[in-house]
Amino acid sequence: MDSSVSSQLDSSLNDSLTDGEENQSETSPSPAAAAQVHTCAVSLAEESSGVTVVQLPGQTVQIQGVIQAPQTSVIQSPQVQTVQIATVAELEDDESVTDTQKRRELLSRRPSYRKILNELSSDSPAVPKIEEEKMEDEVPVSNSPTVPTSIYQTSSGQYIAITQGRAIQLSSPGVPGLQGVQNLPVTSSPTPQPGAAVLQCAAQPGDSPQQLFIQGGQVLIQAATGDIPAYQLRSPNSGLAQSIVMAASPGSMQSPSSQHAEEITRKREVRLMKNREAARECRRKKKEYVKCLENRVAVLENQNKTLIEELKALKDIYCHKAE
DNA sequence: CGCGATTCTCGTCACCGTAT
DNA sequence: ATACGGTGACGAGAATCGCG
Repeated sequence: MDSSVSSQLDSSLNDSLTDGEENQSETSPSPAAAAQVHTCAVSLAEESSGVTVVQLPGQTVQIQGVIQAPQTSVIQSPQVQTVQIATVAELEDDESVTDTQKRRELLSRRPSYRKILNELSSDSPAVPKIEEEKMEDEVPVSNSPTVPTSIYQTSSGQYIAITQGRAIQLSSPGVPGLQGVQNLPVTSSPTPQPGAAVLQCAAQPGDSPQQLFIQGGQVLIQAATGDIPAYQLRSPNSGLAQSIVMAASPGSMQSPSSQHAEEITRKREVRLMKNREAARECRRKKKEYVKCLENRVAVLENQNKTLIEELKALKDIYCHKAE
């Protein structure tokens, strides 16, 4: 299914619904689509952005054009009129899109999950908003922004980024729980906390090593003397120092060309690291979004059921009166 | 238990929209 | 114009499932 099909369904839907008194619209539902009997006052309008506004009694539902597979639900009042409503549903496994290019074009036009969800939530307070960059599991760092200024790599593949705010970011690609970068708070405590690691560094040769304590961290980075700042990683438990790999270091004494190459490499590493994080975050939001959609489906199905029952009761009353 | 199929997860790339 | 973030697509590897 692609957008053309779904928009076609949408427009036929609009026709059938805005015509109001008209009888059945003949949009043929896909065989797989489950027909749902549904009777209620519904009005639909498709906005230019692909947002379909569904007016339910006492509720307005905005359905954004996500990956849409037209799942027709038939509003059907036996003997009176048959109206078909195409509702949207997430396109799942049965998607038969072979033209990836088309799909890509379609998908790339979608706004972000956060946007979609927030739009939804503005309509119905039941839908939780995706919070703006507020990671509850993230340890608060200092007030200053955490723009990485130096990135170092350990022999085990772990990345350490020391940011301008003197926060330390640990990126451990293989750790599932921490999922990559950890932001470690840097305290000014003169004594290390039990289990805390110590970061020592000498920004300039000859400087006395700076000690930074990392709460809950597992590393000790210690500056060495000499022109090139050297760092050691130590686990507080084992006390074993990992070998040192300097992916890039401030003030290294290399030729300009190799410096440039290193700069490029460093930039690439930073970009990849950020992108990795972004992908992680994106997936998290996507999951949240899908969960919300599923909740909405449940709610709407419930509503549907209630309305059907209500209609049935009203019909009964009407029939009795007519007799 | 072994093996193939399916699903899940993650990293990377490419692209787009937005901010500066 | 450029940098940057968000996100879909894609591929690889891990995990899980189902079957003989």
